[in-house]
Amino acid sequence: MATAQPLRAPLGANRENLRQHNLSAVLRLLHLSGAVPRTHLTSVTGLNRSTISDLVGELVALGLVTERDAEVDGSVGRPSRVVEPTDQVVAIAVNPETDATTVGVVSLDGRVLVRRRHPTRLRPEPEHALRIATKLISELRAGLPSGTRIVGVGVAVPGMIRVHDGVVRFAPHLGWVEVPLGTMLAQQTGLPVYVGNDAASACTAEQLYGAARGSAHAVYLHAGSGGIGGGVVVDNHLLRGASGYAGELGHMQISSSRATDYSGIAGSLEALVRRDDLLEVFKLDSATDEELDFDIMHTKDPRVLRLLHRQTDDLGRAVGVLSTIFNPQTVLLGGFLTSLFKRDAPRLLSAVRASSIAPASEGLVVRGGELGTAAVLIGAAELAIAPLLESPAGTTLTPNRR
Amino acid sequence: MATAQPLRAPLGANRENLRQHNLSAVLRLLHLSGAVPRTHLTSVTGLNRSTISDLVGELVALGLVTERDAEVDGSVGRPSRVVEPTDQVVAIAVNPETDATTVGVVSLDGRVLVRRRHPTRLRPEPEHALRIATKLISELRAGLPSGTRIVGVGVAVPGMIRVHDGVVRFAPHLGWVEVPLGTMLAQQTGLPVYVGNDAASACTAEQLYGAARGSAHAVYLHAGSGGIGGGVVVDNHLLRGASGYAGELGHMQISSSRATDYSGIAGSLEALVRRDDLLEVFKLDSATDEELDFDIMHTKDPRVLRLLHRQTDDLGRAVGVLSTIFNPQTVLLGGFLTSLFKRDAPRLLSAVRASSIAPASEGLVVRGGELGTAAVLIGAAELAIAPLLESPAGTTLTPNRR
DNA sequence: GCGCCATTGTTGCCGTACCCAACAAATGCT
DNA sequence: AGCATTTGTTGGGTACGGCAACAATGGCGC
Repeated sequence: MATAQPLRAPLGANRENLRQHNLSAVLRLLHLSGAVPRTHLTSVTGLNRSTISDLVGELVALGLVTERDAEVDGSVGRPSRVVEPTDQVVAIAVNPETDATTVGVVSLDGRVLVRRRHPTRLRPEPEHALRIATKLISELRAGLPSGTRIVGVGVAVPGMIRVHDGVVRFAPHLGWVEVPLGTMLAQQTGLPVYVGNDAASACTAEQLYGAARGSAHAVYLHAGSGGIGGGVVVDNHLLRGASGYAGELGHMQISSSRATDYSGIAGSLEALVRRDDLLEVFKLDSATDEELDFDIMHTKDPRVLRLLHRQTDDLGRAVGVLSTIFNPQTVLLGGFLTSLFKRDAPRLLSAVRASSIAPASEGLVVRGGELGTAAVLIGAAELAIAPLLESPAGTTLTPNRR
Repeated sequence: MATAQPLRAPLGANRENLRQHNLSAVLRLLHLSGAVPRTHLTSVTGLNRSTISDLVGELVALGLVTERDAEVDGSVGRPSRVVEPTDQVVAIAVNPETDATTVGVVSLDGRVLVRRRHPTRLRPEPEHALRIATKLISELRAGLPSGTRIVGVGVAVPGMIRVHDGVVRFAPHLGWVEVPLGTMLAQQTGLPVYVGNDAASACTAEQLYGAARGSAHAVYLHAGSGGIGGGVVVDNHLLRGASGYAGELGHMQISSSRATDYSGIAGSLEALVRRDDLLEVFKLDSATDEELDFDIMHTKDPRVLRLLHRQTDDLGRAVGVLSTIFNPQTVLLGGFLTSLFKRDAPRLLSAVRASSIAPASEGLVVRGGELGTAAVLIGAAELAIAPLLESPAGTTLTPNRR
């Protein structure tokens, strides 16, 4: 387990902090934008050409980025060299779910390089999921090019995570309680492990690379087989709260209904907008999101339509309340929530307006996610990449044993 | 009106930024703690003695702080000189309400030095409130010691404010719609004016100096004659949202009730937990919070108790939902909400638990505010002080004309 | 292909903001 | 009074970003 972070960051800044800040700013830009000409770095950072040269030089020396000549683009003047994060440094992402555990290798600029998915029986025990993850990780590590270094492992879990020590406090759909997943996986792999919530991770990914890119304030709702998860970005930072449990939007109570969710909360979003209810009216045992989407978009059964209407209204209420609370630029919907939105956007939006103060929803954009299932992996990797971005020169990377 | 802020802050930092950051860090500490020995500044900032000496010297030269010898305290060694913000630099706070307009002078360390309250007929027109504010401001300015300089005017309004230009979009209880209050008051006073929400301002004040001091994550709910306002602090920063309308917690929908608030939202906290309903069962036309508190604490009328129970339950629902969303350390209650809490804390807390996920509420502290009516003024002043804290050397202060 | 223009990268020097160490100053304690 | 302890001050050192001159690289007109 890696926890890092000093007890109390000193408020003052010295030259070292300055350097670190600038290294961090450059690496962050590359993290976000991938390959970028040096000129772009100078204009965005506001730093001098010579300073950028020096900073990039240091990042190259650290083995974090590479430089190459730009393709000919027809512009006048000496072409600016292109800087990009190297694929020699990667993060490993893990995502245990009710029906499968997935492991991926993610590059510094947020591309999923490899992915392996291992289906399981429903609700795997923690030890089972851990074995699968460990096995997949070592298989993937064996396949990495030589010289690759690993920043760490990010784990995205559908549950409530105490972030500072990586303990899964409660993952209702997996049936996990107080599982010290971070420590366990760190022991198995010998890598630093960071654990976070799955929807919050996906939210981060969509805000960095996906449909909420550029929105400093965004709200994310995702409905999967395990219920509804959420994430919030405030001022470009993921909302964590005092202990890391913030953003559990599926469990927000929005009505006086008696129906309860897996956490025992009545009238919550997750209790009202249920995938299983849809499967039932469609008389399906299980379905992929694509199959469910097709059925939702094409059904004319009045009984189904009534359910869709109610779910759309309830979803709209939640989005409205969240708009009143957060005044976001963008609300992203994932999983079958996207289908509800596509099926009857006007209905959803009018429910949003009825449940929110007008100014907060007037500029609001509601849309579906873009990254699909990659979002969770990218966001999980982000957990492990974040410390490196914070302190590019002060982070030790683990050389990959083959 | 003062808007300032560059279009896009450059990501890089140079020596100037470094100096500014450190000046800012020192001034912020004094802002928060008032008089403080230099030693404390060195230990908290982590900067060198000589650097602190230099920084304090610059702040003294800027006329923002003063130094004096410490009182004898019996400790060994050379006594450290005490640094404190000067009362020669102040902010003016304005708070228009339905029944009065209040103006105050607030010091850099958050003390209300003078306060004047002018009662009005209900729902004053914007022009009326503006005239009162202008008059009170010039009276207070005439009473300031010579040499005093003013950072600006902060206005806390019970309504939705577009922060970047100080327009009151909608203040339901005042009946104001699209009032460019910032510009108007800036013209009248010749001072930079910053406008914000009243409850958000009070929230800021309580988080800096009051009952939520030290809580990096806090939620604030205040019930006054004008309804229920809210504020949220995330990671020591006030939640503003994309356009500044975030944190309108009174308008969050928490039940399926048909009762609507002044913004037309059904089942919102403000629609359900109404001061007027209490006045009615107590058969009162109006009452101060103190009088109402006495009645709430001592009533045995079963009809009243039923109402109190329902309001307590509804308040608890809201606090529970907010805990699930924000996972705060502290939830503060102001106005008669404090009385509901004091009257039956176990009931409130059990409602909170029923509406929140367990980990998010397990360490939660619910309590009343400490600053009372000063909170709004201190928070309003904070709006005007914030730019100075951000850039102590780069902010121009207005010398007070007498 | 050659000269000119535009733009970027490189290099050496400079200034500044912080650190450091030595010393001076101020207090308590014996 | 002298010592110990702590803090403020001062002069010099250093690292890091800015700057300006120059070199490098490509497009364009002829």
